[in-house]
Amino acid sequence: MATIKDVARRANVSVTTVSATINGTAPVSDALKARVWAAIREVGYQPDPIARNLRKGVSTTIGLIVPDISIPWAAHLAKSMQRAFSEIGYNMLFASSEDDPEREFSEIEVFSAHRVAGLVVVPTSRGENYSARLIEAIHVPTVLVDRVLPQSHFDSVTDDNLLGAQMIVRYLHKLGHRDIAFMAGRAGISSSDERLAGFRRTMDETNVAIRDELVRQPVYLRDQAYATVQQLMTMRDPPTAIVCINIAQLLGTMAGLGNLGLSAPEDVSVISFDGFHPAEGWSPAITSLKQDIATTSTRAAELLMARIREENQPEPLVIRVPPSLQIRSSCRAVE
Amino acid sequence: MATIKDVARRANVSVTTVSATINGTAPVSDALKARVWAAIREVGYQPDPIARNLRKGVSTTIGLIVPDISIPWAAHLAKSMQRAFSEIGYNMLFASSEDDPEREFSEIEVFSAHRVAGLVVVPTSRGENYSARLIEAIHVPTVLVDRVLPQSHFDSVTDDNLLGAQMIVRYLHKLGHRDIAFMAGRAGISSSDERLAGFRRTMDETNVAIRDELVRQPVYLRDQAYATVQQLMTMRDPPTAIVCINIAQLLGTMAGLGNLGLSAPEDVSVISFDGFHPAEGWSPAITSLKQDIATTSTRAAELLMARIREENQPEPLVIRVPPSLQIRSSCRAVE
DNA sequence: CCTGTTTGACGAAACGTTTCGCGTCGCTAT
DNA sequence: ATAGCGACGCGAAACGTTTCGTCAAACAGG
Repeated sequence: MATIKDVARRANVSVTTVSATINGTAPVSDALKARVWAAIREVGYQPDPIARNLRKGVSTTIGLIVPDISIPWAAHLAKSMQRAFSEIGYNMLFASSEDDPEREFSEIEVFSAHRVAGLVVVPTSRGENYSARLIEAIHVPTVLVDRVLPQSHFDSVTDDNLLGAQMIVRYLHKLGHRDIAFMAGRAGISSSDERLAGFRRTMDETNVAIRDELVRQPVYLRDQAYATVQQLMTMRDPPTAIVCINIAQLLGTMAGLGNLGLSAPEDVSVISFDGFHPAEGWSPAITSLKQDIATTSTRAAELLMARIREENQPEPLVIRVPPSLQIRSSCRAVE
Repeated sequence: MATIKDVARRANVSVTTVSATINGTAPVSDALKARVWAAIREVGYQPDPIARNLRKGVSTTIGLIVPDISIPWAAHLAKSMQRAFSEIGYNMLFASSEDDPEREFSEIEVFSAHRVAGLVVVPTSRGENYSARLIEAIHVPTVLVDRVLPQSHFDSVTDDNLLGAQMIVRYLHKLGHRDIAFMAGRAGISSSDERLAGFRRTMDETNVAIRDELVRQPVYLRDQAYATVQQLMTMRDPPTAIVCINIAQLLGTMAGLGNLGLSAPEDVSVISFDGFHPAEGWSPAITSLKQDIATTSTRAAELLMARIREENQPEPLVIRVPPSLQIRSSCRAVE
């Protein structure tokens, strides 16, 4: 590999001058600039990111930490993120926390040691003093995605869950549903909390009393949803509609219904917050909110880059990206 | 951050000795070793991976390049890979080639500049002289996944596609199917070529003549499959079974059938090589091969680490991981 | 004409490691 | 005894950059 020294020798200048022309950090006469650029091209010089990294104390790499990349939502996020950053010359270190805060903090530490320029984190939001631990662990520009923290210390981008819940409840209400079951996630995870809060609020607004026994929490993994839906549907007075919060729940719900010999929308309407599931060609096609991942990624990248570049740090921002309701065939009207 | 110098000062030894105790690269007396380790703990020293990287010329990072992380198969691969490598202290740079060889080569270059210890690549396998270009571009231990190259210069891990095709054809044959449609991918992509070859071979073995008009190639994207399946099913003498090679095809096929008002398995049996799709709870539940991604990742990681560590480089190995047939309800017996 | 400022270029230090080569010590074999 | 050798430990160079401080020349204002 050609080094900066080779360029200097070739252009008959000092390495300082070469560095200055490349980075524009110091004035260089046009004549020399031309010679240097020519020399760079001739020897095929590419700056060594590692050496630069060591000297400057910061790299041109972004760290991405998600709970589980095999969740379609996260995979799409990773794809959009990687594209957004690679366009501006950054590359991406990647890790899964597997929803384990210890792993998460350990990955944060590793990434920090590698001097990432910034971090994109879908926080696990678990464990004691999580927020404080996170603040203490992170000393890099960071943007949180999907799950936000109370009185966040970090920039965040997340779905507009209150709006989403409103769309879902109003839609079901319009179809005549009153006995609506809601599968919430773990309490303390903002996306779940917000969706549940939005559900409650909109139910209130539409003057429908919530039947507490239909609100199940926490239902996080597929198997829990599988069990829960069967409990729900074997009640004396089962719900006419079920709201799922994410794809794991949706998969479990559908399997559970199948196991009872029930199907949607004939026996019960099913609707989901998570739009990443089979649509056309399978039945039922699930009516669901579609997250706007492209926008989420773009906003997150923008926020992060602003943090990385800015000297004067503004207050942490929380951006909420509105979802859209995709009406398909898993919900039917009831009398 | 504590540096190695701080440790040296604290333990009252030279930095050389500290380095030697940490890396075991030179003999150090037990007394000193103890002092050094104590000092390390006391000052909370963590070696700087960047500096080490610069000096040694190689990092402890693996680069992963896949065509599209949002494909469930790739997402699961990324997850398994990341886990496998993080367990042995490696971390992972990640990029999508978006099935564009130029992007792919550019990412290879970037990763090389970052001095990755090794590369895991799902090659795009496109473009002129692809194989030669790849060999020229890569100067790092590398393992190819899913798609292998003719007379490979690299270690490779891939599904046992011949076996998979055999399982599929025999299963369909047992159900009485003779008019079997096959959607192949782009020619030149080993996974597609092998699956098609296996299909032909097993059809031969079972003494069924292949109807050429039922073998469609290339059908790569979802929309192509959507169109193709409709052509197939509106033929005078339509197939009784359709074999899909990947999930994009399967999604297109299902949507196309839906558009014709047809469904599986009533109107036609559908079977797929790609096991990452909805199963329970939706209908139809697709009978398909399940790829063994965990094994694939493990083997790939093993091969790569062997390359990274070994001085004496053995011949490139091609490992084929057998899939398993998951029989569900998308195929039915015919007369 | 002198002083002060700006422009352009450079040598050398610094970033935090690993590694090369050398020196010292104590031991063994002549 | 002494040469030779292995085990230990150390100083300094090296990895490829960026940046600090210095300096010469050119140019401005009085």
